[in-house]
Amino acid sequence: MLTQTTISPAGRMPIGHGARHQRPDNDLSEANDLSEAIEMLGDAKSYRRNEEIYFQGEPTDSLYKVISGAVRTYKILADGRRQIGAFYLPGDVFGLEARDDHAFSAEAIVDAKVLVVRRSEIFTLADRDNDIARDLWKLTARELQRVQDRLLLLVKTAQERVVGFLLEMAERGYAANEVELPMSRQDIADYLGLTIETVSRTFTQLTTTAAIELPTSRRIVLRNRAALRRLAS
Amino acid sequence: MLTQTTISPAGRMPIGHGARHQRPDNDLSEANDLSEAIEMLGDAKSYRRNEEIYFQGEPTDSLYKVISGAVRTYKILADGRRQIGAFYLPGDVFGLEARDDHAFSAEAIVDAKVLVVRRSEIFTLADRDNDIARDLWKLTARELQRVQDRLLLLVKTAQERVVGFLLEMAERGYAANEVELPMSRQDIADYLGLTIETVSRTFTQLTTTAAIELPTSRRIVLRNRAALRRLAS
DNA sequence: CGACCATTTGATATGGATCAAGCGATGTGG
DNA sequence: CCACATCGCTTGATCCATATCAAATGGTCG
Repeated sequence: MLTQTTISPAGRMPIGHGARHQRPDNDLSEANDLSEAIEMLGDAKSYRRNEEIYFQGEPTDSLYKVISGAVRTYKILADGRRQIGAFYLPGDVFGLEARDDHAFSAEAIVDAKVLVVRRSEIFTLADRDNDIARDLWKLTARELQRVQDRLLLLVKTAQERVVGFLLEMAERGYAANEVELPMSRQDIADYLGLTIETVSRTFTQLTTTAAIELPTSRRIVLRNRAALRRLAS
Repeated sequence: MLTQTTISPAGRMPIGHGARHQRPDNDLSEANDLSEAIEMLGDAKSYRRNEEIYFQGEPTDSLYKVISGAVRTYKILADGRRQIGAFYLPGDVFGLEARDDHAFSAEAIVDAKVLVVRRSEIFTLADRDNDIARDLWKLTARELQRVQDRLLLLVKTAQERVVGFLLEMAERGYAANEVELPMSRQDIADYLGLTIETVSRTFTQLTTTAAIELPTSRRIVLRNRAALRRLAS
């Protein structure tokens, strides 16, 4: 990569420091100990746009944290259609799959930098450090939460799905009312279980009703958050 | 309850026995230490058909294990529709939600017996016993897996969803080729994001093509597993 | 037997898919 | 620097799977 931000290189993580600070059981906002461990132990890798990170069926042996860019996980169904599992943005951890083999493939949506760490290393840490173990659980629980939220999206109308997606992206992004989408219309369609045409039409319609603005096809300004939340039902 | 099978009552769980036996990282088939802990610590409670176990929005402070009967979790959407989150059968653990408050409600589908244990007790155990901590993670990961599988179902056709549901129930049940459904057509419809009419019509159609047999509306015989798997795409 | 509820079956409507074409931005070769 | 190919997106016309509305059937319990 050209502009490689130096990532703190691998090194032994101080472990067994016990429960240093109080945290409520269910604070999902951060999973810092694990995240720090990945920063310490992880190897920085760069992937080019559309480059494969791992493939459906391969053994699940690493954890990943996005540093820059964006990643999608996806699955090719028997009929050839593609279903996107999730989008991961900078700061997100992915690769936490339940089975021994990846149920989904992962690839870079745009040029991306990712930290990679072996699961076995994390599991060893977790056995010694309760904070890490709890983070591991939290991260999985958070992922579960996201998938459940999406499940609710998938039974709604096309407009509700698209609006729900936009609000989700806006919440995850930095800027409050502006979203820079790294993914194509096709990606969005495969994420929401719709066709590219329906996604496009919905965007146009939202523009017509002044709920959003589309300076470019990948940049979306949320004009009327309240109206959007109403449309998300 | 009338036929109350005696459940081993609460009692202190031996802890800190460390990693007694080897298990692969990803063995999701069992989570025995945690399951046993719930057996030891849990209070047996009985719920009647349609009785509320916990309600959407209430604090998430317990874990549950189904002893007999069946449980559904569900959510009432803004437009009044009901989405079912999951069905839990004997042996299943539920209540592992990510947030402080329940995103879903839970109720008994038929008369059910359930073990209830405080999450805080489990978390305390998990802090001392790595096996419990790992089980907690595994159980959450398994739940994640199930939800992801269902996500894939929800983007398919009505027939594929219904067949997928039947195969799932058959795998989880005891008898290989026969399923006794504890839930109504409406429950199934709300689980699959379909209408009750579509579910019913699909069942009739599967009967017509001799893929299944319907001795009663709640009892389903899988006549042709291979054909069903093909229909599930 | 009669009331009630779950399920099935029938007729019609519709949201989103599919098929098809046009448009705009980006990049390439002459 | 312009002509043109390519790719991602939008727009239009039609079709179809499933929802919706409506009614009949069947099973269960007092």
